Amino acid sequence: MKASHHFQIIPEPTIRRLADYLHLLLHLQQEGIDKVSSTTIANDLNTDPTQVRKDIQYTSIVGKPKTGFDVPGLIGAIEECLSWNDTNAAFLVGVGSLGKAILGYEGFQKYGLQFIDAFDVDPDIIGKKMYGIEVHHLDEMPGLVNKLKRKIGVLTVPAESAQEVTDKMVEAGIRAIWNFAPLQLKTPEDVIVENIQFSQSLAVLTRKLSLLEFRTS
Amino acid sequence: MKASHHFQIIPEPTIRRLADYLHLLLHLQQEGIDKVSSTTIANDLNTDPTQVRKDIQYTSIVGKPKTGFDVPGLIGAIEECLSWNDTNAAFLVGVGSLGKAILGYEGFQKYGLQFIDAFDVDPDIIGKKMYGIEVHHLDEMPGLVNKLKRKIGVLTVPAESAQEVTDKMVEAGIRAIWNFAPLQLKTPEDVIVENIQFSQSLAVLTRKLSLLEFRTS
DNA sequence: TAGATTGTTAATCGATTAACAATC
DNA sequence: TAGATTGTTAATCGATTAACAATC
Repeated sequence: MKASHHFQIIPEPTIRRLADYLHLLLHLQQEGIDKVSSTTIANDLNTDPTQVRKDIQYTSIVGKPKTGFDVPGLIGAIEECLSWNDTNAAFLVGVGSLGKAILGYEGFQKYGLQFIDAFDVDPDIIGKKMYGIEVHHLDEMPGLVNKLKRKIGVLTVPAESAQEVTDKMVEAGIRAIWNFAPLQLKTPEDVIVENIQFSQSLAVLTRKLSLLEFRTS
Repeated sequence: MKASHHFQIIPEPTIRRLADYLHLLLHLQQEGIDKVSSTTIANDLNTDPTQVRKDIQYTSIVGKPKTGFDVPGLIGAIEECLSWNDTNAAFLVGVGSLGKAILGYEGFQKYGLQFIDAFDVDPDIIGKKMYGIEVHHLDEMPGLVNKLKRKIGVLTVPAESAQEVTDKMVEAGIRAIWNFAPLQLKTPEDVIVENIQFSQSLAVLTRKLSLLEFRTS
């Protein structure tokens, strides 16, 4: 298997930072810069050059002393690590305000994510198009999921119906769920779930703010 | 200082999990359950009982062998840890589709977050109300920020203007920024920034999916 | 009492950081 | 060449997990 080195284990913190590096690198590329040092990346992202180099090691890209790393090369390598080089077709379930915001966010195309279909149960929006994506009834999901090569579903339904909808997604053959509902989904082991928990992030913010206010009071 | 024990350092992973525990506990409370064991919590959240107990230690709540922990007591203690017991008044900058989704999400009230004002530069929406919150011109921000006791700003503007708007927020006296724009903001050290990076989360998802597909192919 | 569950210490694990030789 | 930057090993740090006595 030729490409097997792409499938070594990369620590999750590294994966997250690689996504950040990619943002910066795309920005540098736009400005016509094609060499970058670990120090430059570290300064911009408020981290450490050693960590940047360690992270980059996982991409198999090597730099040149005194020169740094090749920007286009690094972009390509990171995109490959994250599987963003190929388009990730996806569908979205739950066309509420958050669902609409996600469908309409052009930024996801940079991450190789492309929405094919959307699903809901509200008769008022079924059959309409949101940002060019047609909204189908949830019941049509099983038939339409098979169109997708890589079966990614984005879940933006209210917490109350999240588990029920998840079960339907799993049954329809979905392999990965990007979950925006504020609860832990129950799924078979071979289905990947990645949560966006706004509350976790807000908790960190408010806790830090209290500590800051305490220290400066 | 009586309350100083509330300001011990709590590891960030613990803070994030406490937010998850709180979700579950509120759910249990709704169902009239008022005692819970670390095992029950761990099972529901797919984690380890020992870790749950360790996390709970930071809240100063003690349990009873054979019985577990008192649900209302634990809820109160976690809310205090996260500073969610008091209302966190906040304002939002950037009333695009994501901004609207956040303003309209009732769930944030459970986290003590309440939006007071919103800001934008689009004349079409300035003066209008979104979910009961009035949208002002960005220039009015400095005067209105002073109304807030704890100065939290939620940033949902496009990446291109994010740094510029951040500078204005800092100048207006904001102490904490919840950043939804996909870049690292530059701020003074005493301003807290917490990022929601959708791309980081998606990176983890697509990477895991590739590994799974590789293993099962 | 017996058994389940807590609280806490010690061991393990993994990620970050420091140090420094190799390289351009 | 001198100096900056990479690549990599070793040390440190902190979080998770295991073990088990104390308690109800």
